[in-house]
Order: sequence, then structure tokens, then C-alpha cells
Amino acid sequence: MSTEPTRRPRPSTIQDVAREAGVSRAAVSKVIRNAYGVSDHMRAQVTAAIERLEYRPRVAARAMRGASFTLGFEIPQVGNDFLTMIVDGATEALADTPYQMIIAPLGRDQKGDVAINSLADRQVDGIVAISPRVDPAWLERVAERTPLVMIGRHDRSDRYDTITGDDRSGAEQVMSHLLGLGHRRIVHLTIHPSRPEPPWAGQAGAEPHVVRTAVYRERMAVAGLEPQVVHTLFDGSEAHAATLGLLASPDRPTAIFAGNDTLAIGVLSAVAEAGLGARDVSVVGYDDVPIARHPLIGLTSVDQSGIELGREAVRLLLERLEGRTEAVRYEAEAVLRVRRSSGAVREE
Amino acid sequence: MSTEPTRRPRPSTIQDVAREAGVSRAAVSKVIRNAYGVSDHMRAQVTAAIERLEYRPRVAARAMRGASFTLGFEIPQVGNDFLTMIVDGATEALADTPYQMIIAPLGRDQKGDVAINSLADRQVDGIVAISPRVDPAWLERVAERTPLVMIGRHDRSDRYDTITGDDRSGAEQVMSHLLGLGHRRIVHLTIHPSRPEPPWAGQAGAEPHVVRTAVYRERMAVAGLEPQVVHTLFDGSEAHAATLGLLASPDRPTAIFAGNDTLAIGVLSAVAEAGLGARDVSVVGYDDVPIARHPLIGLTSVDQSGIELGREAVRLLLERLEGRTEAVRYEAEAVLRVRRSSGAVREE
DNA sequence: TGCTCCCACTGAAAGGATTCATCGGTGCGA
DNA sequence: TCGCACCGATGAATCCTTTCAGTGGGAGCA
Repeated sequence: MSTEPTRRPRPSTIQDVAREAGVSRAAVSKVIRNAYGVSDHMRAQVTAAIERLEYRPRVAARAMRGASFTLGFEIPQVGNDFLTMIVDGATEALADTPYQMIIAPLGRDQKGDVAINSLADRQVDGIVAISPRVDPAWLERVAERTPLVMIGRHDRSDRYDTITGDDRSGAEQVMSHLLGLGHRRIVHLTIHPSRPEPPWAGQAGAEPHVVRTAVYRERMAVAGLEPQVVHTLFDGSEAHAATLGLLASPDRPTAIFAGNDTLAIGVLSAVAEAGLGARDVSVVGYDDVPIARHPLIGLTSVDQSGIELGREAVRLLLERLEGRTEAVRYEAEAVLRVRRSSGAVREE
Repeated sequence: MSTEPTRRPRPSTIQDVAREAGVSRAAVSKVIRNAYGVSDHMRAQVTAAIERLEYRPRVAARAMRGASFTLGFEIPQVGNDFLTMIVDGATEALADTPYQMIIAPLGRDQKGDVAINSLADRQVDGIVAISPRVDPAWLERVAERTPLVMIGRHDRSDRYDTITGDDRSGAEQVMSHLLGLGHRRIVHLTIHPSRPEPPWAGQAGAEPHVVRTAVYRERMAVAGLEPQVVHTLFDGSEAHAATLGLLASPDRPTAIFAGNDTLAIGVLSAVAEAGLGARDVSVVGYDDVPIARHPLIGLTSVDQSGIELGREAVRLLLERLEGRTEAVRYEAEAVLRVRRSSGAVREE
């Protein structure tokens, strides 16, 4: 019990390789990094030694002086299809670079800052984060040390780059669509606002969902309609339950505008379960996740091109790593994709 | 251009904290790690200094001597709902431990070994991997250095732990279900086998999909039916296209058994697009991803409890970290969830 | 009072890779 | 033929934390 249970063989180090190849450590380091000043002969020697010893550089040791060649992604929810699209876009953009992606998902009851910190602690060379609810001042401090790209924040910063969809336009399109179809009892279902209201709220840095809700309210007001906003957790089954409640009410809505597709899918399931369909209740989501276009779902949604957001995030980060210092702000276009789930209000 | 563009303030080190608190580095280290032999007074001093300097230990430096308190997950496809369930289970199991999870997704055209290596290079304390198609001999070598849990491998190893669903039972249930409903033209749609056939194939280490296909063939043979296996990429849209082909054939199948739910969802979309429904073609999937139970989808599928697999993976890894050395093999139960997408064969 | 033991704390070494200043040798121009 | 520049390669310093062997002082016991 006290003696080593399984002998873990010591993996070979750069020193071992140097000895094996009969050169100095520094020389080996140069070969690995493809640095300048290496003769073909030595490169061959060293490469052979590396092969023989199955040497692999330790990223941890490497990170202490140089770079870790790792980009960190903070993702609030691994299962979320919209975030998945972002990751896919990023993966694509990273394909021909020496950088490796690691994802730090949020633990249970964890806030985004925990995961961001954990990435920073691991000396990643850059961070992409999707946390609309962390203090911008804190983010700026993080960005002083590690290049940072924030997705889905409408605030402006001098230190980190931001990427958003055009939430205002997207929500406008949704409302124009629904109002144009003749709907008047339109309910907006979205996630709970941050509570207690953080001190930095109300600044320009409104979260995407807040912007969408604001547009909803504006358009309802302009149309002379009574807005009704229902808050749920970020979770389809909560949306499902809330919708069942709405549908049971005497003057049930003829349309539901969900703050995102996860909620919208939950809404759809409640509508179906209540024996209703698109002719009874129109449903519109936001994000245009892949399943939305499935013929059995056919969810009308706003496409803000998650793939492109991810690609762009990586591009901005790589630019930073190459020396850019001014902050950049990128906004992706929002396009409404009309599908089966929304239609003209039914004559009663 | 040559002078530092943005001054990146040097983050404070343990040395800085030691100076600030007027103690030695070793003392600070002890406080951080909650080690034995620290007076309350010193702890208070050090804690205060840490706060003042916003000190955070560098995982890279830490990993060089001690542990990194990081568990690495190699995930072939971030978007895959089944894998998502595994990650969710793991997150849950990790909640009250000091360990942080990082996920290494596969890059484009990358094999699992790249991601596994990349995790090992980062000195994670343990690895959970889901790569049915890497050489077991190579895996054993990895496992000599880093505790390793493989999900979805039916081979046995002395060095790494394995976790699988009961693919044989699951597939049996599917086939019994379909045959019991009177289906005779049952097509099996699954992912392409590894090609060229790797030298280690055919050993006990068959991949889950291979097991499922084998059971399909056996049951078809026993029933005196002609098996028909269609291979596609791991991608709903490929399954969609392949299904359209099947449905166009003169003696179209009355049932399709898809190797996993991603494929099954693609199949369903093709069926719907062809103007057909469950009465015409029964569809069964595998994994029971969350969307399968959506009333608009209603996909019959095999539940192998992804959540539990993830939880178990973490549990096994933590056990290893606490000293267990014998390999463990865990098999989750498979349960068929019958839903709308499958039904009795229609009288013609 | 003197000795031992224990406890809190310290200094230095270790861990693996990169980087910087330096060095020896070669080739070229004068 | 001499000197200079340059190229390939090296040794040592450095990055930050943990660990191990000590050190000094105080308490307890005889």
C-alpha cells in the first residue's frame, strides 16, 4: 500500500531527447517549435530521437515561459444547440492553426466567472466566453491579462472584443411577422432576469434576452397592445409547464414569442400536448438551432448564424494574439426563418 | 510597434503574496492547499494578502509538481445530444469535488487520439474518453501515465476502466419490438464501419454500433429475413438522404432501425418529407436523447442513461485518483422507450 | 532547571520547457 | 592571409509552485 501500486513510467522529457540525440536541450526546443537556426542534419537526429522516445512536450512546462497554444471556451451549457453551433464554427476556424481548443463548461450552480477564471489559471492564450451576466469591470481586468472575446454582450469595452447578433433587428422581425399575421394576444416567454439586479445592469451592456424583451414591449406598445411577459428558467421543461398554464387561460394567446429556441421547443411540446397546433397558437423562437428546421418541428426562428459567430470569435482572438490592441465589435445579421409553427391568426 | 503595445500587468505570484504577508512561499502554499501546520494567525494574514493582490495559483506551475485538479473529457462531437447527457452527468458528479472539467472536442478531420494526447499533454489528473476507434494498445500506454476511463468500448483492459451500455440487450429489445409488431422488411441504418479495418478490430473490443448491427443481423437471420444494412456518416442529413432513397424503392421497408438517435431524427425528417408517418414506416433509434420524447417527434429509442454513464465515469476516475489500481468494467442497463414513431405494420 | 519533543515555519531544490547571451567554427570579402 | 559576419548550437537563467529537510522556539515533563 505504501510502495507504488502501479509503476507509472516517467514520460520522457526534453532532456532525455537531447541526450538521445546528442544535442542540447535548447536545440531540441528549437526543432520542436520549428524555430530558426536548425540544420537539416540536427533536425533529423532530433526528430528521430523524439520518435524513439515517444516524447511529447508538456504544455504545463511550456506555458510557464512561452505560450500554451490553447484557446479556452467558456460555455454555460454544453447541451445548448445554439452554443454548439458557435463551437462548431470555432472548431472550423481553428483547423489549420496550431491552437487547440478546450471548453470549460459551467458546473452546477456555477457562474461564468468561475469557468473563465479556471481557463485563465490554465494559462490559455485566449478566451472566448459567453457569459452575459458577469461584471464588465471584472471582465476588463481579465482581459488585461488574457485576450478575451465576449459573445452576446451589447456593451462596449476598450479591452475585450464583443460579438453579438443583431438582437434588435431580430426581435423587430419577429414582431413584424406576428403582428403582420394579425396576432394581437402575443405573449413573450423568456428567461428570468438577473436577480438581484446587478449594479452594472442598465448600462449599454444589456443581455440579448433583455434586448429582445425590450423590443417586444416597444412593438406591443406601438400597436396599442397589452404586453405579457412570462419568465422561466433556461430549460425547455419549465417553458413547457408555463405554456400549459397560458393555454389553459380563458383568453389564451394566439402567439408566443420565445426568447430562444430551447424555450420555443418546450412551448411547442406543450402546444402539441394540449392538442393544439400552429393554426391555434403561433410559436416563434430565436437562434435557429438545427432541429428547428426538422419537418416535424418546423419552428419559425431568428437565424443569427451561430457558426459565423464562432468563426468570428476565433478570428478576433487570433488577431489579438498577432498583436492587435484596439477592441473590436462585431455584429452578425439576424434573419427570420419562417416555418410551419407560425401562421395567420385563425378566424374565430 | 517594438515596445509593448498594451502593458499586460504581471499577475501576482505566490512570491508576491509571501512578501505581502511577510511569510515564506512555502507557508502560502500550505494555506492555499489547506495543508497541515498552519496557525490561524498566519492563515488570516495570508488569506488577506491573497485577497489584496487578487492572487490566483497558476495551474501550469502547480501541475509541474503536484496535481492539476483537472479532469479531461475527450468528446468526439460537441453537438451530440447523447454525449451531452454524459457531460451533464459528469458535471453533476464533479460538483462537490475540487476538480474542474475541461473538454477537448475533436477538430475537423481529427481522430480521438489527438484530443486524448492533448489532454495528457496538459497534465490533467484523469481522462474520460469516448473514442471507440483508437488502438487499445495505444490506450493502454496512455493509461500507464494518466488514469483513463473509456466510454463505449466493449473490450477489456487491465489498465483502463470501461463503461458501456448493454448494447446487445438494447438491440435485442429493438428487434423484438419491431418483429413483434409484425415488421418483416426492416432496414438497419448505421454509421460507416472503420475503414480500412484496423488490426485490433474483431477482438472483443467491438464498438457499440458494431454490436447493434450484429444483433440486428442475428435476429433477422433467426426470423428468416433478409438483412439490409445501410451505412452513412454520423450526420442526420446523410441519414435523411439515405432514407429518401429507401422510401423510393418499390419494396420500401416498413421499419428502420437506426444505429443512434441522430440518425433516427434524420430518418424521421425524410419520412415526414415523403408525406409518410409512423403508420407507414416505423422508426427506432438508440440513446434516447432528450428531443426523442418531444411530442412532435415521439421517437422510440433505447435509453442507456447517458447521465448515469457520465456520473459513473467520474466516480471511477475519482476512485483511481484515490488509489484503486485494478481495472473496472461498468455496464449500464438498456431500456426500450416505446413512442409514437413505431407501430404495428399496416395491413396492405 | 534541563532535556526532549513537537509545532509552526523557512530555505532550497525540483520539475520541464523556453529564451537570451554567448561561443566556436565556417565562409566570404578585402 | 586576415578579419568580419553569420550561422548553428550551447549553458544558464527563468517561469511559478510544491515538497522536503531543517530550524528555532516554546511547552511539557522529569
